[in-house]
Amino acid sequence: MEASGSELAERLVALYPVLRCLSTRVLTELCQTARRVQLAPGTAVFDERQSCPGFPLILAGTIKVVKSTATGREMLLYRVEPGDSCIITSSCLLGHSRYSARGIAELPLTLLVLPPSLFEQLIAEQPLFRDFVFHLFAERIAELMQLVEEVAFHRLDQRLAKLLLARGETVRATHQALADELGSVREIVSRLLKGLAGQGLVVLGREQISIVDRDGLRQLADGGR
Amino acid sequence: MEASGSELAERLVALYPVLRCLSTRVLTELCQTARRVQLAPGTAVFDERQSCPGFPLILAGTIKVVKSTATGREMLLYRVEPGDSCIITSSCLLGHSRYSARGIAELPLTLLVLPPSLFEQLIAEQPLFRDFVFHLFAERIAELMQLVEEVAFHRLDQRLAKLLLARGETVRATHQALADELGSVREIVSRLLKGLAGQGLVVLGREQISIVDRDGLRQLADGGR
DNA sequence: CGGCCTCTGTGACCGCAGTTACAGACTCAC
DNA sequence: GTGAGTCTGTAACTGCGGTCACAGAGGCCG
Repeated sequence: MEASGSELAERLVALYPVLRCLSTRVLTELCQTARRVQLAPGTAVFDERQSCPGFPLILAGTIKVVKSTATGREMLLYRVEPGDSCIITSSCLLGHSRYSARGIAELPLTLLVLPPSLFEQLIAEQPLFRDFVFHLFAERIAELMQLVEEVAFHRLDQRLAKLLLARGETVRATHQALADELGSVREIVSRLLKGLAGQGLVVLGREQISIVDRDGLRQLADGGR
Repeated sequence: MEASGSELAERLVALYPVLRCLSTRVLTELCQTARRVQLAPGTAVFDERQSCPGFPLILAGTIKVVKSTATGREMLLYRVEPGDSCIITSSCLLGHSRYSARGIAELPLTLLVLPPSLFEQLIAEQPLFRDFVFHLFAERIAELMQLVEEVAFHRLDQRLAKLLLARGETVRATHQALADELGSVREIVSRLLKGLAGQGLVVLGREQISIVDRDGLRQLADGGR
């Protein structure tokens, strides 16, 4: 059930408008030389201290990039969605270094992996593509700095509140999953959620948290007691 | 006491070998169009939510890039030395976004600030310069990810040990300064240092910590109890 | 229905880090 | 030398977050 070359090109351009700057010839070539990879949820996309096989464009699914400890705790650094790209990978490619975190497929994941040579060529020849990549870098760096600040200075209930707010009206996730994003453990998340429920900010259900007082939650997230 | 153009060019190339890839014509032009800035220790080089005046090359001194809180606590994100460049700035320039942290001059600081247009031109036309900038990005991202992990998962005594190890044989700094790097407070650093001294790992003096058992300290830093 | 597995709730306990509030020690300027 | 300012030590207390050890509760499957 492989999409034809031109179908693929269309999907690609829809997700990555920047690729519109390529001539159809280059784009076709890209689609042909790039390796297509499918991964089941939960499988590792890349691992710490590994070197890097190419530049991935995400067609479907997401990658969560995490640090984890020997004791099994885990912490989300960021999430890569279709349309942006795994900047850690570009950083490895361009910096000729190794991964410094793990990437894990979250939904069924489809990638198009550009070989390094092609990636370098695009960077060199396509100003818009280059801009696109730089943009990603800039965002990630800002995000990471923000994350450092939050982990260093904010209480866990604030960070939890913020996380919930970012997830829309009702959040479908286990407490364990939330803990893994925050770098904490299940029991604490349960305890804090109970606290939030007690304040009438959320309503809890199995694998589900419904936000009922968005403003209150935001106030908490912003450091208001 | 202004250095002549060619003297400046020499200093620049000595610190930034990558600039060797420029023709002397371009290099001279660079020296002429770039703005030279001198700042006293402690003054702000840039501030959060500010936008960005250009790409700085550091001729002398260092910049510490920090996040700080309303309550006066402070945390070092990284330090910029002559030879590397303030990547947060490039990220602002290239991502057309704003600073997300503060930069503070540490020693008497001398910068050469390239106007954005010139910077973009170098990025576009000079593959080696581009590579250089990408390299910086890659390193910073890896460093920041590492920092997140440490703040999230490591105890303060471990992080303190690591910090001391990175500073050579004897560290000249106040406890407050160390606390500011770690995102902690003076009393805790004092307490922990006393602990380290008690274990025979360091010897304390006024504004000075001498490492006497490097291996022991490393063991502590690596998570060994 | 019964058994298994995952998810959640909860209480007791602990330790690290931060806060508050001092006191003493050292340095430097006058 | 005297006093101001900075740096350090330190004790008492607090609270957050983590650990341990369970007990239910809901879902899924045979």
